[in-house]
Amino acid sequence: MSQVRVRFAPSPTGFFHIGSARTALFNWLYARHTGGVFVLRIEDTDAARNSEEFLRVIYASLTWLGLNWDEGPTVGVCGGGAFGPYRQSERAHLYREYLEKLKAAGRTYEKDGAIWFKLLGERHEVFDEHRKKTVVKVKNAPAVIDDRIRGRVERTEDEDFVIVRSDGNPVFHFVNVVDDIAMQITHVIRGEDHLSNTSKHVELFQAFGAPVPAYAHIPLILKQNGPGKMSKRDQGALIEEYQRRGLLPEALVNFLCLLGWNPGDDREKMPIAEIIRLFDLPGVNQSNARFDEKKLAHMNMAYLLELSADEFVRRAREFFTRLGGENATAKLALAADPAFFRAVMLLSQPKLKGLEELPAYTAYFFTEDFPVDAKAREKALAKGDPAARLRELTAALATADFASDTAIEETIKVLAAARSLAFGDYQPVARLALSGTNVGPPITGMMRVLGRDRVLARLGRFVVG
RNA sequence: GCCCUCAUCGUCUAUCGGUUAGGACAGGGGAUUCUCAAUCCUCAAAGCGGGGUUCAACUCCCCGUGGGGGCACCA
Repeated sequence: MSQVRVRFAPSPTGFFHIGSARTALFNWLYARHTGGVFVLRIEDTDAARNSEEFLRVIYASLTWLGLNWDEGPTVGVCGGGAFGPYRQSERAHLYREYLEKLKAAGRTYEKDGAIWFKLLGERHEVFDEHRKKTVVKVKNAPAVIDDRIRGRVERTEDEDFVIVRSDGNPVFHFVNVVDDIAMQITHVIRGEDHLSNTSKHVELFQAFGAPVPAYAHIPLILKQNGPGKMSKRDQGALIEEYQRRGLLPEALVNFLCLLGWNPGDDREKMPIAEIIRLFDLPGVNQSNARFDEKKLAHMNMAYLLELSADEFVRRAREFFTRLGGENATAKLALAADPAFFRAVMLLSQPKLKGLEELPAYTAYFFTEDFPVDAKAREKALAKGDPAARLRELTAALATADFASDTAIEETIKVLAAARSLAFGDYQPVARLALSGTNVGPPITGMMRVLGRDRVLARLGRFVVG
């Protein structure tokens, strides 16, 4: 069998969202699984709605997700190829050429200044309730699609449709098919919302005498609250939003793979190489899937937890850098001593659900001017004699060994034992004095990272009354 | 309204005629613990309805019902 060629063909008319990303992902997976070619084609035939900004977002999002394209617009290491240009706005000559073929074959006519594609078959008029007007339906030999995911899909009726607008610009159905022919696309993997278009496309392929590609219509992603499919305006829809929030792309990719596909067993978290090995079209589900941000968050945490120390620190720094001047903690963290920054990050890594928690979680490490949470204060000072505990702790830590968490823990335990108290009698007030909150990394690690001077200063400065 | 399509726990899903219907997320309980998480154990939770086919149907067929998509000089 000849080489698989698939394409992802977004139009830069809106922000890049999760459904598009998954379509791109499934195409990419299939190309990688089969050793085929992944083509990126920009469908920018609607001049009025296109924007360069949206185009940049497409490139940036695909790159961030790691969905490298073999052919397409050249961006970084991606792109190039022998079938270009890959933006439809630059392929007008080709569409004219193909239009002539259709005209020569007598398959077009003009109406209202636009050029229409003429279907073959028996015609009859019917009132369309949706459009509130009479339309001409064409009953022809059934267009049969042997869908790789859904099986046999048949459609017996269609309508003639516009292929070139009255302003001279060709329309989606037409350019989509022409480019698939010209770029020798073998498999069309797209959202189920295109299923009803497919008969039109099949008829165009046949009109050109071109081989019809294999189709695979993947189920849609439904919004998590309320009815309907996910759209650009829904919570959690935009890819760049995840990037901004510091979600790990590998977690998002893994999560997306599981929305409509599974390896056939219980495995969920898998390296992408393994997914590529196992992915295939017949394994894709037929039913729509509801987006679940909780599961995504869990996947993200799982990936975060297993990052190596170096990698975690690198990503944390990257995240803070992106926040830049907008965030006070980010500014201070980036300016901090790198070794200290690293220690703070590694202390926090096991406790986080996502990088976006980092600024709030680590703020007090980078400044002495941190707020004290009122509720936490009330809770921490409610029991026992916190003022006494604070004094005792300060005295004990003044001469303690700060080299390791266990050394600090030992010091506090010895102190507690001497007074028939427990570690837990010192922990709340110490945590409050050191961080201003009642949640955070282990107190001993916190002390070790802050160092004796800062710890003693904060404990000494803290006023219980 | 017409056309297409889908249907297992709240959610994502496994099962491809014979299982105590399995896993994951979320939820309840417990263990662990210096807080909060994480982790471990545990509980609760599903075959849309009705007809067939078959010795046997979650699984195959039909009809309902419900969900989703489409019905542009958008893509």
